[in-house]
Amino acid sequence: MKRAPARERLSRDVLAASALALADREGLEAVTIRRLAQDHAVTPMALYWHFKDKDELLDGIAERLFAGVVLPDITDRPWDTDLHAVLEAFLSAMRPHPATVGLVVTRVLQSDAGLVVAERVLGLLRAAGFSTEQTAEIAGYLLSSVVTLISAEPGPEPALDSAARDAAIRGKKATLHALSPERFPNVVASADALAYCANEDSYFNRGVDLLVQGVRGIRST
Amino acid sequence: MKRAPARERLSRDVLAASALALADREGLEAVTIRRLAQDHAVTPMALYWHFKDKDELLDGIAERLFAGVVLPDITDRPWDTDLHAVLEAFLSAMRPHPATVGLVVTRVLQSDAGLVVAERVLGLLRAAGFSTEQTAEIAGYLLSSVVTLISAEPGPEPALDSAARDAAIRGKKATLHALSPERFPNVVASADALAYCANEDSYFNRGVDLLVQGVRGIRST
DNA sequence: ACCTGAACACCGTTCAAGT
DNA sequence: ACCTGAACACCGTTCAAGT
Repeated sequence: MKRAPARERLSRDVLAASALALADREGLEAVTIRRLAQDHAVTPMALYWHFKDKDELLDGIAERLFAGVVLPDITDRPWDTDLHAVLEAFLSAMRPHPATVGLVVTRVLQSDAGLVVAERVLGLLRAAGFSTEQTAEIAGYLLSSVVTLISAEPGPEPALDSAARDAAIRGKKATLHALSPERFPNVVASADALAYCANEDSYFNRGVDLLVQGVRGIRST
Repeated sequence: MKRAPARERLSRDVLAASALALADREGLEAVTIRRLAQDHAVTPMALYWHFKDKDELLDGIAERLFAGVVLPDITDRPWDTDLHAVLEAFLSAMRPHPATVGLVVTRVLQSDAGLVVAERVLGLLRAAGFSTEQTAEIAGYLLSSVVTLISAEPGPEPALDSAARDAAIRGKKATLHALSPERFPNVVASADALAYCANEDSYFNRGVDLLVQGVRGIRST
């Protein structure tokens, strides 16, 4: 239960940063106006000077997530290679923050750093030949899907100590294996992989691949 | 503010159903133990007889969503045609309930109806030649992505009266058009489509297509 | 088996006031 | 400009008790 230095000067940035750190440690439910105030040895109402309401605090967290994206350079390779690289860059920035990743979906176009990412994806899709409408729909969907990749990863959510995690995984496996093999043969066959993702990197690679290949696929339709 | 008949007999099913209806009308934040109790003219604590805690109530909502999926018959057409049909069926069941759709992602394997859907998707992927591990990862991801398609649809969330919706859309468009065309040329070019989805059906079709094509793509890698 | 009453430990937020 | 104090209207949940 490490807390921020007792009397660091407050500001949007400092507060958003420590809110993000708190979410990473204890989950998004732990991020509370009152808790955050307490961690900074200040009254809850003090935060309302820096944020209009809690939603603005969450905006601040999302902004930091977007700011963590380091976009790869644009190359002269085919558009889908570049698209893959951008999505991977986005994924890498989000992966360390599974608890808060859901915040970004609705906020891409509301933060400057988010707009930069969106602009890049839109540009690549335009280069691939999609219309402005298609481009808009696909770009938003791609970014959201990368987020989904993270939040849908099999296995219990982090922010648990590893002992509790292991127990949860074993329980999950047991439940799935106990299902009727007549009704759910494939669930039973895939039980272990459904309960826990053994190789995260290959899971994420496959996911990004699926998306990029999907875009290629609908382009030639 | 229509409420359930004053003294219908309480039960898990009745409560979950009216919780879902409430969420559809006023959003998931409106679904509260106390509010639900009030709508049924009963004490909040009465609900704890039927549900261990609020999470179980949400499980009940998710269960109803899965139960609404009408799976298409298995055909002798190629696996990807069938996969497309299953995803569409899933999508159709979820679309009427955008506010609650986020509940299903973590609950597919916890409800009987959810398992039936998962089993079907797993089966089709196995038929396509994927390993049990790949099948597990992809199946979960596909279902989550369909959910994402709904929650990432451009435009303000429903549960607003149409006047407020229109105003929100106009505001969004204005903000995007006001951006620097040097920094964000493609965002500005796609502004209208980013603010509002003009054709929902084609948006959803393209999304499901992208996923199925994506699966085809990574199969031949 | 099914529901109530009272209480507890939390939330976000407003408003007036202090320095 | 930045923060406090007191108060309000909410939450989920426990526990003992009623029928």
